[in-house]
Amino acid sequence: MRTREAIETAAKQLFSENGYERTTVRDIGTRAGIDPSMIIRYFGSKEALFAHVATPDLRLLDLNNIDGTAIGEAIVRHFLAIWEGEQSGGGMQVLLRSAASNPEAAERMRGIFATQVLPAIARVGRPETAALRAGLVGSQLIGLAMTRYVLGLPPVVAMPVEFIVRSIGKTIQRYASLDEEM
Amino acid sequence: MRTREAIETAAKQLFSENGYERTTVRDIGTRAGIDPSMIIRYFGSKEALFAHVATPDLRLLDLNNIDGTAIGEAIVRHFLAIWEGEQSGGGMQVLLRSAASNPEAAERMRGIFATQVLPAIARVGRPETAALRAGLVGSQLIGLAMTRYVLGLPPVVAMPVEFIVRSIGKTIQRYASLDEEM
DNA sequence: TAAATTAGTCAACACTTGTTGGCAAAATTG
DNA sequence: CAATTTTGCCAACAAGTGTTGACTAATTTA
Repeated sequence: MRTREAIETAAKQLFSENGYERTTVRDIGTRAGIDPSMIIRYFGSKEALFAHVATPDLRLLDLNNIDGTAIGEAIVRHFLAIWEGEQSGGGMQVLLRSAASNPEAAERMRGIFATQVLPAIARVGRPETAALRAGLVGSQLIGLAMTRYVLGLPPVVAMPVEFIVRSIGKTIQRYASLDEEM
Repeated sequence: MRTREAIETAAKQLFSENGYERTTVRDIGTRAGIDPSMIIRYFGSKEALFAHVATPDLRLLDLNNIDGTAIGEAIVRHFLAIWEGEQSGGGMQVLLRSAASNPEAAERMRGIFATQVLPAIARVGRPETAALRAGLVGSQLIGLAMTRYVLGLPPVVAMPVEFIVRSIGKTIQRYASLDEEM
């Protein structure tokens, strides 16, 4: 039961750093300190291992008791905490790194959006506009993650957390409560 | 001289759809209607072909005569036109699709940001804050491109151009002239 | 302790990858 | 027309891919 976890953490690390295609089963085996064949025996296939490891939980329901007027900064702060937290965002980086060139990862990404982001946004404002507002929120959050954690644009990497919370939080706030200007 | 162009367009298409790693030299050859070996003879290597094809031009200098109070919507409209225009954004999609899992593509992406986005933003506002403001602008624009053209989040794909121009344009406008609230 | 199950390694498989060299056909040049 | 260069295809290469089966060592169970 110790090797199973070793494989999981090695896979998470390598998928996060290099994406699905550039990560080889042999690399994972080497980092986990076991034979590559064990990976297949434990998880069935490389794809199954990826699916098992790329299941992030944004825990947006933690924001249930925040009132609508301060939801913007709260979302951004929460989002940054997840990404900077334990094991590279609990699978978020694994997913985003691969989603651009791996159709299954992209599908999973759309699933995360539909089941985790959209419902959280639907809690505030008019339900009919929830998809649009969630789409805008998603575009800004994914852009933040891409530039800061995946592409590593120098100015975005260098930004202090509190600066991001303020500047981008204001944007999210406006997107989430866009009804007033529609 | 006809095959060279056939290879270029086939490569652009396939790199745009599948990214660098999932696109094979044999696939390109098949779509271009020639033998895979010709690709190496014309461009030297798969990497060199990618580099040759992934050189987008955002043409942000076209926005020189827009005054600072309407730069936000202008940038978004321009950005969308490039992406939706001929051959999938003139290399932008090729680059973004691969940049998440290919280090060289990511480096190229940072180059585009440094040489094309940053100078355009530096034209308005205080020069010392240009990097920060450009970083924010970049995060929103890349997020828009990712969600609409790469990941294909349904609500973002469905948004009419004019809606995007208005809602995201306002954000870009604020980011570009952020000096006033710092 | 004996039997049965689990954990692990090793070598090899079938396949795909980018790339190369040789050779025929076509086009260009003199 | 003859000579030469260009254009193209074919077959094969060396290396790397995910995956499998056989076989040993360790561990758990009875």
